Amino acid sequence: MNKLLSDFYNRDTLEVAKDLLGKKLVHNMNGEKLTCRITEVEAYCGITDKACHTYGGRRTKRTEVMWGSAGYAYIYLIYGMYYCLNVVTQEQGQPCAVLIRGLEPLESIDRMAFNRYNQSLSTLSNYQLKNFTNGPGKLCQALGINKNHNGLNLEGDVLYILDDHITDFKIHQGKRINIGYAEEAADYLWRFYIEKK
DNA sequence: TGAGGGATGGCCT
DNA sequence: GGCCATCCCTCAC
Repeated sequence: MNKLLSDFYNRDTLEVAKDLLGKKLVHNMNGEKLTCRITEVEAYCGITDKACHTYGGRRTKRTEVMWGSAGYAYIYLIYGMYYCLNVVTQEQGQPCAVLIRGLEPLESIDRMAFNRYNQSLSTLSNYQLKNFTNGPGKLCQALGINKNHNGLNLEGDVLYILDDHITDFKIHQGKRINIGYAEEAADYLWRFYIEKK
């Protein structure tokens, strides 16, 4: 199973977004590998994309990671309470990223249950199971990802993505979520997801 | 099954 | 001071 390297991320953002579907996201927490399959992503395409944090060339302390090389984690706080995980794409100076919006848990799921609800997996309600990792804030909570992971190199051993060559799924696309402020960019079909079984 | 509202804090103007 | 790439619970239906 191959770890994705910078040449994978250093490509067109829409292509990287689509290609991330079905891959395995791993957070190595003190040797315990919390692993999920990526099921939903959104592309944010740099200074011409009104929904992107770097639209118009905005370059601040927060967005600095996006201005760097591909293959790094961009993590930010949203609504004062939740974190969102992005993967930086394209060559340095083109500040683009892919937001990870949805995951399917695979390994160390009990640890994720404690991260999310401070409960063991077997005690979770159907409601909790259904809403386990199906949102950007939820999945960061489940994986134990926070601000400290901002700027991590995805070629390292803490946070990385594996290709196990799963291809038996269909890719759907739609409008990105919750970016109504972005005017015409709100209509771009830059959200990609795997059909639910 | 879906809508509605509160929590909550960094970022940017 | 207002805006947010969100979540979760409540309350109708």
